Amino acid sequence: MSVVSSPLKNGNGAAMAFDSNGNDDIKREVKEETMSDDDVPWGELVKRDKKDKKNKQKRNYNDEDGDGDEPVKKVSKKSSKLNGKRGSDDESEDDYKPKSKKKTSSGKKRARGSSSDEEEDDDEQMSEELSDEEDFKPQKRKSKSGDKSKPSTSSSAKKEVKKEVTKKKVKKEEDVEDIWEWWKEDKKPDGVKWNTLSHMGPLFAAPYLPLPDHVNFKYNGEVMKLSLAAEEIAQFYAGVLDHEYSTKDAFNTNFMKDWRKYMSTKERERIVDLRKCDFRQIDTFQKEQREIRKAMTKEEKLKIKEEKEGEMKIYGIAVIDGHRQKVANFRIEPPGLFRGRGGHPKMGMLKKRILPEDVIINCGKSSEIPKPPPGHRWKEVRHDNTVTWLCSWTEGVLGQNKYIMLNPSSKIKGEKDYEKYETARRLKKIIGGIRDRYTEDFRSKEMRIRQRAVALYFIDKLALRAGNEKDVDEAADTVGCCSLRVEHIKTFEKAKLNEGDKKEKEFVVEFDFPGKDSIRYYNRVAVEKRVFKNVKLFLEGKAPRDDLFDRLDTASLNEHLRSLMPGLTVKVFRTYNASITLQDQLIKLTNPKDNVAAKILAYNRANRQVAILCNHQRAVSKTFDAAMEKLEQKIKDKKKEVKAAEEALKSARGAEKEKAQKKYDRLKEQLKKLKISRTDKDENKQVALGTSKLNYLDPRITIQWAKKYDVPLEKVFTKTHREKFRWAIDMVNTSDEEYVF
DNA sequence: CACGAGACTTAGGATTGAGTAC
DNA sequence: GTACTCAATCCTAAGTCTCGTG
Repeated sequence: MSVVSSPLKNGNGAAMAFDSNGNDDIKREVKEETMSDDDVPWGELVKRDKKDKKNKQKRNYNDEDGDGDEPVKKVSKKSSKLNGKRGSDDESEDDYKPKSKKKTSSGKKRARGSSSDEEEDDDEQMSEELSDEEDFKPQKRKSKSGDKSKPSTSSSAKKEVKKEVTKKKVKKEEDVEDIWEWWKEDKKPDGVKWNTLSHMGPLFAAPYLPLPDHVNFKYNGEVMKLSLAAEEIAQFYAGVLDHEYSTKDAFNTNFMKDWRKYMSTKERERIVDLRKCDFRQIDTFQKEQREIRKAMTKEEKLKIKEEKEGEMKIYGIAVIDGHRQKVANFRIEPPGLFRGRGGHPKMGMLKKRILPEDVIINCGKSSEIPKPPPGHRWKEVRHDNTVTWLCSWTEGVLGQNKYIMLNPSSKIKGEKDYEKYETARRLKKIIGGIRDRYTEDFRSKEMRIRQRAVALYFIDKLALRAGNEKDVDEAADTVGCCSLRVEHIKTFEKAKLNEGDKKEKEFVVEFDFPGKDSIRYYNRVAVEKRVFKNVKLFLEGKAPRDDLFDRLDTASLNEHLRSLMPGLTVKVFRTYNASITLQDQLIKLTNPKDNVAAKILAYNRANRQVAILCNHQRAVSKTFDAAMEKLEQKIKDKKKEVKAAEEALKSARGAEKEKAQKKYDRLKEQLKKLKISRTDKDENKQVALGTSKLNYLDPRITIQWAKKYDVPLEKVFTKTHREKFRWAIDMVNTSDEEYVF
């Protein structure tokens, strides 16, 4: 864990002394060149003025408003009767022509201390925990506070047995998180995230291991021994040689610029052209190392595994309010090259090694402060119980904060997750009203309200993300709903939604934009006439790079939503629509008479609908075609078998006949299954089911489904899922009622 | 009251490792 | 046993949304 020897100090080490001297030429190059793949239409990096987002065009909509498909003044009557909620309808009369956005920002009241008052409970708990903390280390608080009225639903059965037998056995359990059935407890008042917190701090990246002497870097064909700092960074680049990154100008330019900062003066003089750098020996060496690792004996592998477990025991657990909880990312991110996605302007920049001096520790006031590695100290130690993180540092490339937080199985995450789904369920209750409302608002005389309504329609119907503004130099050009631009939208009075469609639909809007992670969102949808007219109106007279919703941003949209329901934000719609889709599809697709395999298929189908809705994509795997080929072959073979069986059946007589029939049916069934799995595989080619399962689908729907149809939960939930959703498993399984989202 | 910092959730790709085929 | 394959897990980037502040 010692970090001392790292050449990549980010502090004031000598290596740092050189800054960006003389690299201006390089910088300029980046700007001028198009640095991303040309095959991606939106990949072009036309520099946009950072500001142009902020002052959205203030246009005068006097004229435009008139040409909606009906006079707008009529609308005003309607809108005012709509409901009282929406503040001053009258004053907005003259609002007709949009003025610069006026925001009623002050949604300030915050839900802060508004809620419960379960203090006594917490107090009690706290005092208990305080004592816990003195020695943080192993101790048997296992069944603390007698909160287990029933045997825990622990994952390991052996555990339960042991528990009864003897307390000594607890030893084994000390390394693991304990089962905290927080959902049976009262909630803490808002704002306070914990009362006591202790942990062992982060685990730092292994120190740099220099290359052996026979592995050489070459410049311009000649061997060149690099300084330690330069060598380490050279290794990072060697690691990316097989990757597409190494072909991108932005990556290479950024890399070169940063690398040169860490070179010795001599190196910097000499190494000026990346194309003359030869990392191949390093690359080979790294690959060899990987092979060696793979080829290790069982014993060696076991040893490594045990070492890892050892680290996990120390750094992987935090004690929070007296409960042992898993930590998520206790390993500090090792140094490397920044792998920004899409056309990220900073890709290839150096991510420096993080030292204890960069790290802020957050822990309980009375808990033992984790020890920094010898010879080091923390940047800061604080005791902030309004946040959930244990450690934080500032990442160097984008200057953002990074955190070490608890595992999703922890109370602190689980409770939040539970709340998320409860909020989505509250939305379910009022979604009808909200839809009525935004449908009315399509006719509002106020441009910003119309835009808001149409945006909300898209968000609701298509599960789009909110689309916050982004800083052009700090991130790839991607958009969400509110930041859609004219160039991302096409309208068709009539069009086919898909290539193969027979019929054309009316009022089709086509979306084609890079979303989160630069994943393409492409979709054609038939929309309501009034939406269509509005979209055309919003597009009118604008340049391709202008905002579609020039009177709208996420803040005002969320503010509006909050007025409709506490806790309602844009992303709740995604959660709601994902979960309700799963529930509906499961009802539609599950056949109780099916066997387990078929039910699982139905589940995956339902899951897939959600993934498609949310546009969760994955890259087609390299082996996909080969795997498909194999499957096709299998199908062919099976078809032959079926045919043979069919022949046999024809010629069979008497008892033989029955047998032949059976065989034929069986083969036929197998063929059907193979075909299904082919369809399944094909449909899943580019669809990622995992993201929705982990983040959007109320786990109780799945658990209820498994319970109802006798599907073992582990067929649809991995161990990680079951840990994360322990609350949901318990809730559904201990209830007599069927869970309905 | 806009704006940036901060905190937390969501995301796809890379890596690992368990299961299966050979 | 070894090789291969794919699902599970790890990693960390990239979103969302809130809050404090000048």
